[in-house]
Amino acid sequence: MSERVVPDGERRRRRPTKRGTVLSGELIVETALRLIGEHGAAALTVRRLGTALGADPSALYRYFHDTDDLLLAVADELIGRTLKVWRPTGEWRADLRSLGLRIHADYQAHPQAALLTCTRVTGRVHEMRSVETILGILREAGFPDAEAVRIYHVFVDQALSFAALDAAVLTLPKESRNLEERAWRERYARLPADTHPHVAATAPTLVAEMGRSAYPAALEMMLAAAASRLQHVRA
Amino acid sequence: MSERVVPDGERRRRRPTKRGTVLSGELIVETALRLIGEHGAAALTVRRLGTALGADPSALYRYFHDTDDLLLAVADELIGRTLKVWRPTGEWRADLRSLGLRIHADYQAHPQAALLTCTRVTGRVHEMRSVETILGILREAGFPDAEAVRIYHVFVDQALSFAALDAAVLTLPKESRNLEERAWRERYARLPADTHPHVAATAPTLVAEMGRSAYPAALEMMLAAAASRLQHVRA
DNA sequence: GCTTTATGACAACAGCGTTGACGCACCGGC
DNA sequence: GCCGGTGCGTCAACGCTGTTGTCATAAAGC
Repeated sequence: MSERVVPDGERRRRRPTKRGTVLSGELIVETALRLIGEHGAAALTVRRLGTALGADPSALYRYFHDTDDLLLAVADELIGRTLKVWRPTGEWRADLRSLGLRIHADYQAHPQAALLTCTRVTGRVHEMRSVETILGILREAGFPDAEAVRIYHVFVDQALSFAALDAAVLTLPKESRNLEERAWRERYARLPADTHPHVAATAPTLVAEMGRSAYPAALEMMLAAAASRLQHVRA
Repeated sequence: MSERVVPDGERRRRRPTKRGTVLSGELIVETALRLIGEHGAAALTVRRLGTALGADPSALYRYFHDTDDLLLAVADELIGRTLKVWRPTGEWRADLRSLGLRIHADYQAHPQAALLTCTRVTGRVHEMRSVETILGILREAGFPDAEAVRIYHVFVDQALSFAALDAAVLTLPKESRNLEERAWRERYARLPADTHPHVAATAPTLVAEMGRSAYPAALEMMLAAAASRLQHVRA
């Protein structure tokens, strides 16, 4: 087998499927995103994607080397959409906050793709533009280069890794997610005070807190630390 | 089917396998961890685990309801091993720092397992002890309950998510890791200053920074923010 | 030593990603 | 407007996965 996948630009014949649809990389990625959004992350399998497209599953392999390749394309589409919507205000702290929250939110809407993006460093156009953007925010805010670079690194990895963590929870089947919630509610809330005094003392707060993402709080702490560093630099 | 799994304590008959091994939940978890460490996370399947144990794969279902249940047990074992080594000093900031770095390091020593398990709430003994420990550090440091709980959440999720992120890089095949890193360096180093001025201005620093984990810096910023909150509370 | 029953073994099922072979129908050239 | 080469959709199959119903057997308790 020489090479099954034909690069997107060099495609010549557009042969319609038995059920009439005309395939394309774009259409496949869109359909994949739709499938994830409608029926959950677990619904994205090659076979189901094939039938959703009205094509034989194996036809997808004319467009992507394997599932991994396909999911990377989906992830890239996600990055593009995220950056497209975001608008800077000029105030560094507000901008980083809104960008971080937007990345986190967009990725959680498509958990499966989020998991892959964090694993792979793609180095595509959108990614490089985001690096430039974030670095620009920090340097123009007055951070020295070394500091700006370090804060950029923390910001990006924090956003991505939390997105992946929270997305991973969403990719779990419903049953185990329910199990987790119940684990917190029943197990932790009922720990005896003599063996686990701190858990017992804070149980209600703890259960409520663990039910949501820690990212907003983590982002806020990180921004606060950065602001404090900036004051230090300016003084 | 009433209930296939017998709780660990109530097990009475220890019938050896056809190939002579005597099964137990403990042995299964240990073997799972060994498998993951030796052959990667993808190598952990029920069937392979069965043959590694010298037993029929279906025998595992006498000990765990399903793969998910097994994975939770593996996760808890990892937490336990980490906590076993760590020693507190009594100074909250130093303790959280050392514990965070240790979690991060331990999980990176088992990258495959970290990826599989860092997102799960196990509700098992080791995990509950770790919650108690960290909450104790914060509350005894003087954080109010609500604050302690929130900081605990940020601390734990940040340690785990960064560990997973950094572990993911380690699990990539060597070839693609090298190729991607080099391509990445060359791309960023050669970005023209007119389109990407900020990247161009910081290129060397940027490349150096991106080569290592952002977790230590992230942890330090988080601790600084927490310390600042504590001062605020005490005043 | 007999009965009970826990538990390991076996076989089967549905679903998965992936690929080699095949042939239809589209395109460029005439 | 037809013809040939081939791009690409289809089919069938492979080997893998998790899981479960059924059965047999060895260990435990008497």
